[in-house]
Amino acid sequence: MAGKPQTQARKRPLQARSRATVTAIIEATARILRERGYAGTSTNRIAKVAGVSVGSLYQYFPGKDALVLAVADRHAQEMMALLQESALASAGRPLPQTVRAFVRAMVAAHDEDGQLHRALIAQMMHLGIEQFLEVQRNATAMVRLWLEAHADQLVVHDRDMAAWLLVTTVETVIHAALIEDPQRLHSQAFEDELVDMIARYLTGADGR
Amino acid sequence: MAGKPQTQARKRPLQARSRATVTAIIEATARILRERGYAGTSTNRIAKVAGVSVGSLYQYFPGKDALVLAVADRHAQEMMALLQESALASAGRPLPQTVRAFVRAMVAAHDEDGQLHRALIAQMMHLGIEQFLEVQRNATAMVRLWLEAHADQLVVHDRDMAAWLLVTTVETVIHAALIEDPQRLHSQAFEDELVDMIARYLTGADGR
DNA sequence: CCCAAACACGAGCGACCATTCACATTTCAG
DNA sequence: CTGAAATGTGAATGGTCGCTCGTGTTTGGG
Repeated sequence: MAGKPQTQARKRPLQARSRATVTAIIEATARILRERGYAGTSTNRIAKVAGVSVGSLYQYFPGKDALVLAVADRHAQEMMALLQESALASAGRPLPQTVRAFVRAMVAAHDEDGQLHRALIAQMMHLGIEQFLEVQRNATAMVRLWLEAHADQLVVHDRDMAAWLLVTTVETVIHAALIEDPQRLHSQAFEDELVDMIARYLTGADGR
Repeated sequence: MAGKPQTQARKRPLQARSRATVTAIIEATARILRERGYAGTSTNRIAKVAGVSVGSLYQYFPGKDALVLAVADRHAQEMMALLQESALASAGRPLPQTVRAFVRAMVAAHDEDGQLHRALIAQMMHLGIEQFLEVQRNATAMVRLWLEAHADQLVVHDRDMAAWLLVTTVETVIHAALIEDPQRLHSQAFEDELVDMIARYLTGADGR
């Protein structure tokens, strides 16, 4: 009987001092997650790296998982901001350019803090890191709307499935590249072939 | 300084009795991996489930990671067998049918023991489960050859990248579906859209 | 039948981990 | 200035884990 992990916040930092403590703890967690992965992350180590006592940690977080969640939350928000910014920038542009911009934005969003992202997605399978699924759901909804708006230029049959497939494909292919060989992310061939695949899927024509 | 985990075999089972012990241990490991994931898998628990003492376990395996590797090995071989069988079956068939057969074979290979596969891919990020990368490399090589052979019907620019992209896309999209909602794997729309995406990417034309 | 090798056993050791709690220090409203 | 609330401390507790080793049991060739 595995008890569900505690992930709800415990006490809120009120004074400036404690707010600094909390951010130090979250930053230390992110750093250890990057460097050692989830398994190598322990509350004692977090406290030590943050320059804080374990007791202080437990004042504000009910456990290890809550910390990972907090880090995931921050990271997910940063990613969403990047993606939305890019979406606005390419609004109204011709279709092939939009596809390319989308691919680039996704790559950039993952490249920003690839090490951390890698540690978090590995954990997403165990804890259900809801934040990431939400980023994905938001992205899918945006793509879904965009597909609707450009329906006249498109040849897809099932737009709901297509939106999910597009977002999932780009996301997971980037993950795979990140794990296998991060170098590949910045290869021109990688971007070109991915853009081609999506553009031809959507319109039947090249994306170049 | 994280010491590399021991993964090399320790002693070989010579008599029938010990061979039975070893398979019992591997099967117990697979079962616990399915039911509790990597984190919930401990050598003590494996021994208990296998109906064997911890000592016996350590006679044949140098540690937990070696066991996971052994399970991954068996699983990877089963997957490769399924994929190769399907590749032979669809040799010489027209292109759209081959694409569909490929997608179906990948889905089937992952559906065979989805729970176990899920636990293993989650771990692939921490240990570098070489077996899985090898399955993927083999599949990529096969696809690469196939692309070469059908180059006259295809419009891809970079065949190396295309082969990697195809295998990675199908593999990781299936993983995503497996995690988010296993039901989706058997949806007709899922298969159709995935086949369309690949077929149009390769030829510029529908896969139906 | 005999006995050395193969095999199996499981209590126990040391390491680490999450978490608590009794106590010390700092902050700030009144 | 004062004291109650907020914050910080870290030794200590109880648990789990990986793994070893002294010991007992089974096997099979001679």
